Amino acid sequence: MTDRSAIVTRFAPSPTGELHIGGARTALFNWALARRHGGKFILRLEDTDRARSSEASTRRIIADLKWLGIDWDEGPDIEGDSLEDWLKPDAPIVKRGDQESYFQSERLDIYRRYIDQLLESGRAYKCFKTPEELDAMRQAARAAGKAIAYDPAESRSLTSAQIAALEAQGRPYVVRFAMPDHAITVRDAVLGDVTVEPSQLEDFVIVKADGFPTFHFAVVVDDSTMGVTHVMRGQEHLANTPKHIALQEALGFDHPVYAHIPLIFNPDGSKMSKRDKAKAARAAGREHVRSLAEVDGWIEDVVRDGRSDANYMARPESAFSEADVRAFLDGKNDHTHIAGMIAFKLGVPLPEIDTADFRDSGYLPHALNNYLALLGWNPGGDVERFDMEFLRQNFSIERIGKSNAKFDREKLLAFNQEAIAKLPESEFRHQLWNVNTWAGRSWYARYFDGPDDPLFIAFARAYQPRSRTLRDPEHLGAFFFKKTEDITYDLSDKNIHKTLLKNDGEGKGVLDAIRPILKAVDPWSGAAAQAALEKFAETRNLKLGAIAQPLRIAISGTTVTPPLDLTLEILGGPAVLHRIQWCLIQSSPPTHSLNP
RNA sequence: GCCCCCUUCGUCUAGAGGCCUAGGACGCCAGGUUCUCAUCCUGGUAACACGGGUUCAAAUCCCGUAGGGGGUACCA
Repeated sequence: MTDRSAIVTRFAPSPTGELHIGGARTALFNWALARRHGGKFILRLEDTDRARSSEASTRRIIADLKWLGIDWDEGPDIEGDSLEDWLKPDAPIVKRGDQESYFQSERLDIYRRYIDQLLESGRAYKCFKTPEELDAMRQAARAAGKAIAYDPAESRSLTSAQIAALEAQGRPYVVRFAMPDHAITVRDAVLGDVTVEPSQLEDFVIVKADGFPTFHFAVVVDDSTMGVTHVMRGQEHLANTPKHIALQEALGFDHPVYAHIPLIFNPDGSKMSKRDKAKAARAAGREHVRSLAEVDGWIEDVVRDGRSDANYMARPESAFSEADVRAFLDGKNDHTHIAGMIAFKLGVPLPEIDTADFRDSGYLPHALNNYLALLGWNPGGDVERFDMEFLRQNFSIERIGKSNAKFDREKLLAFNQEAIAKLPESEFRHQLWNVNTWAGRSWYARYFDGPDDPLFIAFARAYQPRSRTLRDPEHLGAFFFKKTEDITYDLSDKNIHKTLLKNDGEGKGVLDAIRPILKAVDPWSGAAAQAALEKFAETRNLKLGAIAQPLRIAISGTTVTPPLDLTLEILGGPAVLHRIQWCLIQSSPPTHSLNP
């Protein structure tokens, strides 16, 4: 026996793609509400669109939710402890809960029963209109300034004999629900009462010609049969809610509490959509292709890499052809995986839109959840930084806002940086290693023996306080991974020029002077090297900065590195000495002075 | 077109008639600490969309205008 007072919420995505970041927030809110009240949270897959739904998408949605730290009491699930487990293509999808299924495509017999009930009571009827006829009706209605395009009179006046005859002919039909002729009020827990007049209410399709229920019908039946008490969803569903309420009345169902939450947009006000990713990848792709003599070869590469098992983007259902890539570059399709592959090959960042994008970009689930929760909800007071446990204890519908929000990556980045800084050292190290691998950039493995290699420990320690994402160290520390001969010294850079060549090459003089000092450090360690340098500075009556900055430039080619001791530690004595020598050669001043 | 929703610093927001000379966070600017960067600390910048009401008193209530968003599918 279920407790009738307990709150039951659900998250019901369509497995037609990735888990959109907005969907993640909806899931988070529903999860938090259920947890806050000791209720139940259900995951249900709305896969009534047979053409666009896929199992692979289901798997990724499940994995993404689990990665975020969201758990559910009923619905499909994948067992395991890590993202790798959840993303294994052959990991079994298990079912939790008493329902026959939590996939709408497997609940057809349930819908059938209620459809029959509606058909028998006359609250629904078969409609044999062709899509063309309906289009004409819509145009006519618009021309006449009427809100309702569909005139049910003709369909409803069909006799059962006529219907039987049409069915015998094999004429396709849909089932429409007969909307009541009274106004319907949505009692929204966030927006308040919203009343829609009957003149705006149109008979709508509940069974498609392919025999599948529409979203509107399935959602109402499922929410009722699953005992859902609170429906929290995006505001784009508000206008559809009267349909659902009417259906509930006709079926004798209770009405759940509705709470429509504000939408999330890009900073420029546009929708956050996968097209943003396609646009960015296309721009980069076109730019690159322009510089290529042999375009075919490059496209072949993209396709081959896209299929390579070694690549994280490779997914069976995402295989694409060379023609697809060409079409993509021409703007004829927006395939996410082609965008991903192009970006990967070119090393360009794509805007994060889906949950997995944020993961691949090095965001921590904790920071993401925290930021997401603040988009449309806040705990009041000046509290802004909190964890899942806090949400579990404090989330409430009352504090959900009404207005749409713009997604501010700067603020997310700030949250992420704080979260990274607070991570225990070893946790950060392992996450850093993992993300690098997930993102298909396993090149840490080329320089370090593993996440527990002492040099990688030093590397992680160097970058933990200065990483906004787990991907930052790859870029900030790129100089570590270069061959000495690939390091360049840009003397047109004011700082570099000044540090090395000012006062008749003072910086270079320092570099030359510290070579024997560093050479003598044995055994090599960052701390020992720095101590030697400090001692040297003292004898020369110099500040450490006067030595550190030329050295920093010599060993990195840049003016920014982690603290000297860590940098020297990671690089190692031989590389340091080699780079100093290289710098002295490469930074020879021009024959005539730059400063007249 | 029609219907519905929304409107406080650049952004996310606090604010439920006097506590508001409007608070916090991110960003930005300035200063301090520091071997660079980042961190950290200090200070600063910046908003009640507009116009009418109601009231002793309005960011808070009402009406209108403008702007933004959503819906109007055999997609969810």
